[in-house]
Formats: sequence, C-alpha cells, structure tokens
Amino acid sequence: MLHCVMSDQSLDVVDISGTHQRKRSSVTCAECRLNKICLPIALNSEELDRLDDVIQRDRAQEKGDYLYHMGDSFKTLYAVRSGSFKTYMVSECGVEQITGFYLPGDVMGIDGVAQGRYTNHAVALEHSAVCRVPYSQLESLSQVMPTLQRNIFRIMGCEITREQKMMTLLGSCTAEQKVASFLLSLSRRKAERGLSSTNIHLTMSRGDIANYLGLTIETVSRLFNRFKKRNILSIDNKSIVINDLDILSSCVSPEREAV
Amino acid sequence: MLHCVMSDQSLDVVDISGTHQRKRSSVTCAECRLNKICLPIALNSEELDRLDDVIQRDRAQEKGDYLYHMGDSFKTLYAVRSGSFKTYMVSECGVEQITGFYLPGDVMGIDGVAQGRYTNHAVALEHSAVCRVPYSQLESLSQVMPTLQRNIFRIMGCEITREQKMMTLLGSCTAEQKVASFLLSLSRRKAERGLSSTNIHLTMSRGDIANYLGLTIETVSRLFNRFKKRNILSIDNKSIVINDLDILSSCVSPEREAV
DNA sequence: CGGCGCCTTGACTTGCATCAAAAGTAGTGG
DNA sequence: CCACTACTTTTGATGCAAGTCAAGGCGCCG
Repeated sequence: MLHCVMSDQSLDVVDISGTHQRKRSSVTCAECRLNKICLPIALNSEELDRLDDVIQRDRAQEKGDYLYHMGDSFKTLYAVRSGSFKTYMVSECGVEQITGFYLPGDVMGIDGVAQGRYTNHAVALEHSAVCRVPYSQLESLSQVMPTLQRNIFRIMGCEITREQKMMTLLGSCTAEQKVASFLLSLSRRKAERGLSSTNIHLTMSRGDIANYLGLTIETVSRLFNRFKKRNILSIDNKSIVINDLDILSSCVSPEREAV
Repeated sequence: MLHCVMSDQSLDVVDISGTHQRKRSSVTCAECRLNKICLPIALNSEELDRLDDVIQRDRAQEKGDYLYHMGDSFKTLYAVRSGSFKTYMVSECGVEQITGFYLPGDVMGIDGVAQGRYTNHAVALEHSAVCRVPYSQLESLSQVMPTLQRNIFRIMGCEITREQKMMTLLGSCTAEQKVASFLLSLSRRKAERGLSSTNIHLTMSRGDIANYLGLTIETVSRLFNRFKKRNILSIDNKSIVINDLDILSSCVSPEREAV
C-alpha cells in the first residue's frame, strides 16, 4: 500500500512551499470556478470545507505524464483543474481504445470503482493540474453527506449515459457524422465551462481522435478538410474554428437534403 | 415521496393474494439464489432484511412488456429475477441503439440516475420477473449501510467498464470478432450464474444482436452460419451450442494463423 | 392453410481502410 | 539561427469488408 500512497501524497506540497500547509497553497473548492460542474455541486459551505480537507491539490502534470495506469490499485479519483487528459484501455490482444477526453471539472478514475483497479490509463494531453480525492475518504464523507453521495451517483450516471451515446455513434454513424459529433461535443463542453464554443484548440492528435471514433487518421484528416472546403470549419493545425454550428449540427443527423 | 410509492407498490400483491402480505408472496433477498451477484452482495442478515423491506417483487412481465420508457421520471431500479430484457435508446434523429441485454441478477435503470429520467427504454425479451427497488429509499438506506452504498458504486462501475469494452468492440473489431465476442460474453455470464456456458438459448432476435454490435442482420446471419460451417457452433434457430469455446475465443483476438 | 415476421442466401455496391509517399511541424544540438 | 531528425498530417491510388438490395425459405399463429 505504501508505494501507492507515496505517489499519491503531498510530493508537491514540499516542492512548492517547503512547509506542510497544503490547503493554503491553492484555491479551495469554495473558491474554484468549477464548483458548479464538479464534485462539490450543491454542497453547503460547511460541507465544502470538509470535502476540502480530504482533497489534495497537485503540482502540474506535464504533457505525457500519467495520472494512473491500467491495473494500478484504485485509491484516488482525480478532478481536472486545468488542461486536459485522455483515458484509454488496452484489450488482451493489445488493441488500444481511447475511452474519453477530460476537461476541467471532469472527474477521472471512476473506472477503478468496479474492481478496485483502474481499467484505463490516464495521461495528460498538455500542461495540466488535478485535484486528488482519496476514494476511501470520499466514501466515508458521502455516508454523512447525502448531497455528496448523490453527486457521485450523478457523475457515474453521466459517464454511463455518455458511453451509451458513444455506442450509438460508433455503431451506426458514418465517418462524417462521427467527426461532426465529436467537434460539437467539444464545443458544447467548452460552452458549459463558459469558454468559446466556436474556437477550439485540439489538445489531442488526429490519431487520438481517430482512435476514439473508431476511424483511421487518414479518414479524420480527410473529413476535417472536407468540412474546411465546405466552409463549415477553419482549420490551422490544432486550432479549429466552427464557422457554422448549425450546418455542423445538421451533419450529425443521418438524413439531410443539402449535399 | 408518496406519489412515487403509489406507482411502485403492491399492484401485484392484491392480484396474487388479495391481502397485504407483500413479503411472503415470494422469495426474499436472503433466500434468492442471485444474492451473490445482485444488489445484496456482502450484506449481513439484518441489512438484508432492511433492504427486503423496500423491495417489491413484481408479477411477471410478458415478452414485449416495457419496464420503463426513455424520458420517464426515474424512481426505480429493477433487478432481473428471471428471464431477460434489452435496453435501447433512441437518438434525436430516430436511430435506435440497443445498449444492453440483462440477465437474472443484473440491475436495470441506472441510466436514469444522471438526469432523473431514464435515457433508455427497457423491454422484456421473454416471460420475465423483476424486483423493484425504489431509488429514494435505496439512497437513504445506503446512507446508513456502507456495504450497500459500495455495492451501488460497484454496479455502476461495472456498467461503465462494460460499456468501455463495448467501445473497443464497436470501434476496432471486425464483424467476426464482434459476433464471437458477443457469444462468449453470453457464455461467460451464463457460467457466472451457474448455468451451461455452451448451450445458449438466444432470447433476442438476429436484428437485436446486429443492432447491438453495429452490424446488419445479414452480416450476423452470415457469421453465425460461417461459425456453423467451421463446426465452432451448432445452430438451431434460437438455440446455439458452442462446440469449441477455445476456438471461438481465438476468433476474438485480431491476429490468428488458422483461417 | 394462408399470411406475416424472421431468417437466410446470393449478387452487387460502397465507404472506409490500407498502402504509399509527400508535405508540414516540432524538437535538438551545433 | 539554421540544419538535421523524427513525428504528425495531408493527399492520392487501390482494395476489401460489410452494407444494400432482392428473392426465397421457414416457422408461427389465427
């Protein structure tokens, strides 16, 4: 158990301040601009303080840093504070499948709840930061804080719903619908966070997008450029501007008259 | 809270016995042979009794009966007691996607947790029976029964992991791998329930299987018959015998020498 | 016994994967 | 600051797995 705790705890604390005042080194949940979409939703201020007490705020993750690996013993949930992450699983036969992209306010690590081991790898797509939430303490807290328990249920429920929609996308949509859908989903999620819904900076590679959507890199690239030629998108490498959200939306539904 | 109890309670009770002795009309959780794979895992006998008190045991569902509809207000979880069900969602553009098949001991309705409304339809594939678990009471109970809370977390976690594996299957597998995988999954689940892992009676149609796997009916039919020609399966309409589990397993991994 | 779903089988088409190569971008070190 | 290397993305040519279309068979139920 020690080896895991080691990597989970307070490394950054010493690094940053040289002292042990963990809580003051960073923004609290109460102050966090994400507390309306993150774990703390609807908690009162006393509850917020108690949650705060168990949460550790990490030093930054660099691009390519792993938060956890598939098979690691599950002890911690991670809330994205800034930046972005991807999670992926590797099947017995060695096939990698990206299972999600995570933005600030999203909670990662839930995949470990079922078996006590993470079933995914989680890796930073850019310079990022997370809050670490020790799961055992979260469980105990949620025993006395119904709202917190409900939030955990809700977050897990959202994950289930999201993945079910993903099944529809993967199972019965064309490449064009998949790519359009992916961009619209990013757009919506940015809007929910109060950010631009039309100017998107992709932190993942074309290969990541392709893998996530069950396509090849070439197909994703071609689709991006097809949308560009139709003036639906402007593309400059990783920077994408959605010129017309409505037309892009119309690409998602199967039947459309306009070619 | 009353309005919820109304729709959930004791309809069948009156039907069956004409009296109000709900609990005696059927097997309790403590007696149920599924209590090792269902909600009650690891509960002690006092806890079992308390869970029992909130669970309602339903009269039978006929094939085609809906347990709930997409959009219905979420108030109840359903544990399959006998028979089987499918759940499916309908996207804005009208595309149906089957999201799961449920066997005895499985819990349905979790998709409603996130938004307070079911995001799926749930329909019986054959003559079946369920236990109804009022969600609000389950929430309250799990506040005082840590093991129960953990079971709910675990069940939701399993659902997440299952769906992530499904994403791999849908995104990066051939039709043959999908069909083999589907049959092996049914086989394994039957084995977990102490039933034959080689003799499978399909309660869903070819169309259901095709939809679930992101294929067409024709492709599923062809694959079944290809496996039959190779002597991996024996097929008689809805009855399937897996003649060689190992060979079928070898069909799932992408690279294999045997053609 | 006749009609209606469900399933199978065959012929044909196509969307996307594959293969290949060029162009662009980023990181490194002299 | 530029040259070199390595990686990512784009673009084109070709092939194939699975979809579509169509017809026929089988089983079930009134």
